Amino acid sequence: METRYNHKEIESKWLKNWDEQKNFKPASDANATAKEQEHFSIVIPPPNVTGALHLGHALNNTIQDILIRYNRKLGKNALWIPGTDHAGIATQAVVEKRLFQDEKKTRHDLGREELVKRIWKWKDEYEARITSQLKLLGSSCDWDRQRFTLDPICAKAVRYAFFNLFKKGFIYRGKRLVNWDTHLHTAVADDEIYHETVKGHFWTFKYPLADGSGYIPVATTRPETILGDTAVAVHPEDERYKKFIGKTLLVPFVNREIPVIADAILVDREFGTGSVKVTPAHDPNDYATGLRHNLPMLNILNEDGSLNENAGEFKGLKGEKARAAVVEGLEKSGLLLKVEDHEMQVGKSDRSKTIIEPYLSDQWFVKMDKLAERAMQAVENGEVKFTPARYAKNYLNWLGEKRDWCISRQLWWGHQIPIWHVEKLRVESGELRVEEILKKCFLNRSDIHFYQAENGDWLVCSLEKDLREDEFEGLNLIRDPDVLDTWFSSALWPHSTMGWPGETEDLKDFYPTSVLVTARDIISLWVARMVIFSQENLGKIPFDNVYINPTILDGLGRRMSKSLGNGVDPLDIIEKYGADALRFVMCSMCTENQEARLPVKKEILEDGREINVSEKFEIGRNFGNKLWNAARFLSSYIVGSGEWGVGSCAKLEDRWVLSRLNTVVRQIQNAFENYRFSEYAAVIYHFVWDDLCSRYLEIKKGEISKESSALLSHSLYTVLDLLHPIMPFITEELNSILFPNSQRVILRQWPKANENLIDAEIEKQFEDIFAIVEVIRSVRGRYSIAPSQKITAVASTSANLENCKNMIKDLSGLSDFEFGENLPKPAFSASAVIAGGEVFVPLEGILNEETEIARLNKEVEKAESFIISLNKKLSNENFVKNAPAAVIDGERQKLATQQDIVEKSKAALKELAAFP
RNA sequence: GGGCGAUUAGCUCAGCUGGUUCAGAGCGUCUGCCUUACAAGCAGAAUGUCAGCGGUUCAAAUCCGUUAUCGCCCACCA
Repeated sequence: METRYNHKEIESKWLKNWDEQKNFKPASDANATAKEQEHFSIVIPPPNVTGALHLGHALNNTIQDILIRYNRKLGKNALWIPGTDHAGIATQAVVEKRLFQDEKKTRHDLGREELVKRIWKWKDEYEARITSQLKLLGSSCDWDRQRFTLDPICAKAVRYAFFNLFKKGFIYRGKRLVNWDTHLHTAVADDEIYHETVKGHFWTFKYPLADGSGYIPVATTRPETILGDTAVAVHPEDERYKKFIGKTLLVPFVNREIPVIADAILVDREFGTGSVKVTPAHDPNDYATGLRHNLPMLNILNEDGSLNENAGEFKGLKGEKARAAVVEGLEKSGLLLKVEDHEMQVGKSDRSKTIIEPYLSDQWFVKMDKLAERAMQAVENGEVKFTPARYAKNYLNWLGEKRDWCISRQLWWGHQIPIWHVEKLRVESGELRVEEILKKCFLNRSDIHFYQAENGDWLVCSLEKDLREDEFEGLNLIRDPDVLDTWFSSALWPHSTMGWPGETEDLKDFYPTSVLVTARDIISLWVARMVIFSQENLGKIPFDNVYINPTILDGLGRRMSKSLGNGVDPLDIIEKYGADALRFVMCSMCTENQEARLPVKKEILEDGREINVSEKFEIGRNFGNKLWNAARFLSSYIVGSGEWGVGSCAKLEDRWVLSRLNTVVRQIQNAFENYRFSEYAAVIYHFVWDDLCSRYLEIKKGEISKESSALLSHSLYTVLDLLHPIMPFITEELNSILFPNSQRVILRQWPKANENLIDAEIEKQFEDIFAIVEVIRSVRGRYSIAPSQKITAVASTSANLENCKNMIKDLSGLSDFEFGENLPKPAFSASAVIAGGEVFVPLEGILNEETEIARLNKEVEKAESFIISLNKKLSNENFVKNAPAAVIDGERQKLATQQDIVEKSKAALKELAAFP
């Protein structure tokens, strides 16, 4: 074995080996009886094929793999399904951007078919990359079950889900105000918008009365929308404007007549002029007002955001130009009253970074009220549990709004909506006739459903078959060109991946899944919708638990992003520190906190490439190396299989290490049960490093007896099991070296805590004795005595240390160690108080009185101030009366200990003073 | 505006049911060591108004209120 752990070869070796041995597959695939086992299943939050994985993915997938490996070792039938998401708008946007950069072409130059072909190519490339990254991380997914949200299996689920919702009336089509991306020409969701504060203006202008008798002053930040105004609203109680209510105004430039209306909801009397222009087709509040007052909704924009024919002379102008032209026009016609600077929020599209326009268009929606209600219940009644629990609120708040979900996107990349519009052109005699024809065609077909939309259009939904334009005589069927919001297929993910709507073995064996591991920013977008669709499609919840992993930020508390250049590439970290190191640090970062900071620094590689790294990963690498070297040392002493029977051990340290080991097993189990991953990492880290290496191994290494070998072997063997979920590669490798005849770690049984071996008394006793070692070491440190230089020590204590004498000698570098009750202090000794006694280290010729006096004084000072507070507490009648007896006893004991320290230290001080 | 969270050592963070883990870990710093598993290491050391204020309690880093600062989510800003 090399003196340093070299992760590279070992990682690729085990990746190959596990894969060849099919170790990532659930037990039930090979063995029918395994179906009876308790299942444990996870479906991966599918990474978007927009790009490579980042550190957030590394964290998310590390946690999933830890859970899968742990439960697999618990003997459960464990399945982790991997896959990727087509990510609709996001992927189309990156490919379109690339297309423009490389070829100066737009999607319209290519056409739908060719563009989609290009996106598939992109998808293939990135899916392969993501898969390879997941593998390098050590993710033990069943790769044979890998899915893609746009693959035929998922597509079938989408068709069935859509058809079902359509048939039940949960899906409707209507003209609604949506967020319109004028660059990508599609509706986008509220959450695909970010807001930017920009410096704009607040223009106040005259809205002239139609009868020429005056005007109402109105202020706006978006003067170009004047052209789409269909009313001006004032507050019904506003004395200034009351008289105008019901009168008619003329829209400047286009001279349309519009009413003055009274609306207490829209109008804030105190704000601006106290009068509001109403543009129902281009503002959400105005839209609502329009509905309240039954106002016309006048669309003044084209799909690309330019003004349309309704804008009259301004037709064709877009954005700032349109605004400037309108302002100029107002000024020229003497209508402009005032211009003020005004800061405002502008919504921009996540994908195109261009301004979002509220835009009235025909879209598809899912009616949310009933569906949301049921999904809320699943969390309220504890069927679905969130960890940390507070995130349930997030979920409930969002669902509580029950806003209908706009599921249509005017894109080319995605699941095309399985709806065919009935073109009326070939129909001879009106609406009734269409309905009759439809009924005639589809009467006995359970796979077709149709209805008439709000606008009178007939819509036909087909479950499986794509309908031809001339499929039925007398009908002309045109497929709806829209695709579904990417979250529609994501919402089906837990069951679509398992083959729903088929009644598959996987659904029987593994559904509902055990836990969903995800980030908090998609609780509403994704988690809630999965619950809804699962309940609707299967009548079951999709997962029992939701674990929300923290968000990784850089050292300054910022999100990692390409534009900031602060992102850490997991592959760089795997390359430099190893996957195990990366995983260990990811696991350590999973505390209850919602954020985890990772200080990032630049590093230039030998090949000149600059990468971002973080010192934090050294912890993981160093830990692996520590374990590696402990194993290397023990490799020649390993005896037996690593199992521990009921060996009798007389020695304190042996009983201690067994107790510690079993305590650790228990602690880790507890950590898993509560999703406390950082605690898991910390517990195993300190057991290996401090208990096993710094203490037990150091005690034993001088002379390793057969019995010790067996116990050391057992400890290490168990550590390999306990650490495997976090650091699978090194543990599997060490196991193959040290215990070549044992079953591989990935598969073998997780250790059980033997409660009989846990002995708090022994652990305490050991700590007391180890304190002697620490006291002597501290003296050595104080006088810079080289480890090679032997010294002697005396312990005045009633404890019988015969059993531990050699251990104390070895660990403290003593040539001689004497102990006994009331032993006198040797001359020129440094002294220190321990539990139930005192330790003396004779240092003739080395001892410095001043150093000792200073140290002892400090001890006394500390103890005395502690005594004051203890006395205060103990003399408090209420404390003695109310506190539990054990606590009072504890305080009394503390007091005695502190008094002992003071007494002994003072005696030592006195003596030092006597020997100048 | 509504909701959630954070503030503990120079840095990154633990600290769960209030008291026997109660002020901790890792990194960094300082001192001494290449002691035959490990210098990616060993031994020792220094460092804190637990954000401020108030309250509850016999007892508060921990519970409550409040202020400040920072962050996130949701809604909205003619």
